[in-house]
Amino acid sequence: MQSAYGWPVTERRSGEGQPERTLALLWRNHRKPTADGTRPTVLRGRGAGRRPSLDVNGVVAAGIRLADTQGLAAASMGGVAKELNVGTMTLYTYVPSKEELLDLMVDQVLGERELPGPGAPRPDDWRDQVEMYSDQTRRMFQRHPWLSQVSTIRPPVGPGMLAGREYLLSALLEIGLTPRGTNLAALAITTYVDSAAGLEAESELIEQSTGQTNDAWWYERNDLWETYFDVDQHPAMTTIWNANGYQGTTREAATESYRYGLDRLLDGIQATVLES
Amino acid sequence: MQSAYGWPVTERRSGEGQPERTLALLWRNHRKPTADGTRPTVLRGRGAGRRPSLDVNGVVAAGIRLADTQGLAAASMGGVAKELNVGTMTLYTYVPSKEELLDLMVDQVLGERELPGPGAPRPDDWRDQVEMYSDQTRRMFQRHPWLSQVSTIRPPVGPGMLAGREYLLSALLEIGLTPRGTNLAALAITTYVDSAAGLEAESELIEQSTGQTNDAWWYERNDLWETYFDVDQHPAMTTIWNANGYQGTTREAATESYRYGLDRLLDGIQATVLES
DNA sequence: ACCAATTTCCGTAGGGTATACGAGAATTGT
DNA sequence: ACAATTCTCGTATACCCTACGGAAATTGGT
Repeated sequence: MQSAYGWPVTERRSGEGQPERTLALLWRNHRKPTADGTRPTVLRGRGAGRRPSLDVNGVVAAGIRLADTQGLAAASMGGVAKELNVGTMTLYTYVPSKEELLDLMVDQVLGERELPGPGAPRPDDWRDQVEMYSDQTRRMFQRHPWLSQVSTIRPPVGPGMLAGREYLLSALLEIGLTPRGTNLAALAITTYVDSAAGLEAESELIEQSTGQTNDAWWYERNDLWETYFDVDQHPAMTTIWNANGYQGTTREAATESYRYGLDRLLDGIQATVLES
Repeated sequence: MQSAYGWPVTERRSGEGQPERTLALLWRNHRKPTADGTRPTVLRGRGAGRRPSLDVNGVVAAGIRLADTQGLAAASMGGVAKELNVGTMTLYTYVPSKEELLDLMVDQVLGERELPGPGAPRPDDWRDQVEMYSDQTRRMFQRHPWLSQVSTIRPPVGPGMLAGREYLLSALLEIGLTPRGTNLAALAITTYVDSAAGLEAESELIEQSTGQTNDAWWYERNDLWETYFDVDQHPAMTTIWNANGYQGTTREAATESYRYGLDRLLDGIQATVLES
């Protein structure tokens, strides 16, 4: 009755009730060394039974590939199965549910950020270290814009997610905040970086999937200004408009505001240290 | 052939191609005064034809009610129709598609924030004004947690959305940034506030819909620390853990980090003004 | 060589979603 | 009474996830 990875086939349903299995999947490539120094490996296809034709990594990779090229909706169970030339239900041998598959996809791409681990060389200044986190995260969102559509409230607790948190915390630890302050600063930074980078990526995703630039989208709504916009009700917007405060493309504004906000946030964090 | 609001029944499909109709719906209650001072109203049920049994406001309100109480998924076309005791397809007389309905729902709740308009009394300090924006937005997310699941990249260009932008810009205008700088600061603030408030609300939403607190969720994953977590790979997390940097509930940490990040961001913005 | 045990593979069925189409019902003015 | 108009909504199509259960493949034991 023990199937791949040691779980009964009959209990393959939703991971909500089975955190252990989800963890085992997330950490499938990162087992800790045991007491005798060997890394335990989870073997498939040993013993009796039909040989598996796929493996988890392959399923996850196919999901990411589809989501990257055709959007998150294309990474449906049916879509992934077709991509791998198997029946839809075959996937459930490798992954308990769609939800788990998504978790695995997310942790995979989180882990692909090139962030130096403990002991590895890194920029001297803490701000440059945070900058590196921001850059890598931004690139991740650009490569995988579907990430912006995934809730991160209960993130996949896997190696990729933990590595990112570890790196950011280590960058902030050295500047002399309290332990709790370090944690707060890290949360504030990830909130800003993840959402701003996500918005930027989502913006490009929508431009590509609709074949219409955001500027064209706005232009289509020109009626707004002529027919509905009431200048008396919106003096500040009017002032900024007249002073060319909205110059440049939507994309340029997004990139510029991303930098601006991150710099101001780091300024504010830095100031709390200098005061003491 | 002219149906409600003056659009042919046969062209009731997706709003992507019909920005004019979407705008007309969004601004249905906010027509500008015309030259002769009267506000044009869009009348339904005048002339020949069967009397309408619903109106747009009612459909939107039903959608919001369902999403508030049973989650965004419950605000399906079928769900809203059942709530209103009509057939599913009847809704398409009032709203061109699910997408438009969602836009209308979003702009409605954006507009329910109590933000003083131009000329109305408001706090003296610009930071208190921004604070007010943050408070109102946070409450909005708490009342309507489903908002966090809606993309804001191409927002509904309606009265609610514009009123919020106008208020925030007016608060920032007085502190002496350049017009472009004002716009950048506003974008950075909305990025942070919207996403942090959204995360907070989403967190509570998930607790309620799953019946499991986030702390319980983490507790279920205790295996992580025993079985998979490698201290050598995560020294910073370990340090903060040992120094009790993670004390308190998940919710407390979220609330505290929200305040912390907003304050630091405003500190940073304020500093750019003082320098010059 | 055969068979039981084991595991993977996957077709079918059921319940969910949005919405195109077109027929029928209701109301007005002529 | 009847044409014109507008609203109502059943049906059909095409997706989605996944529970169930039986067929196929492979092993080790005899």
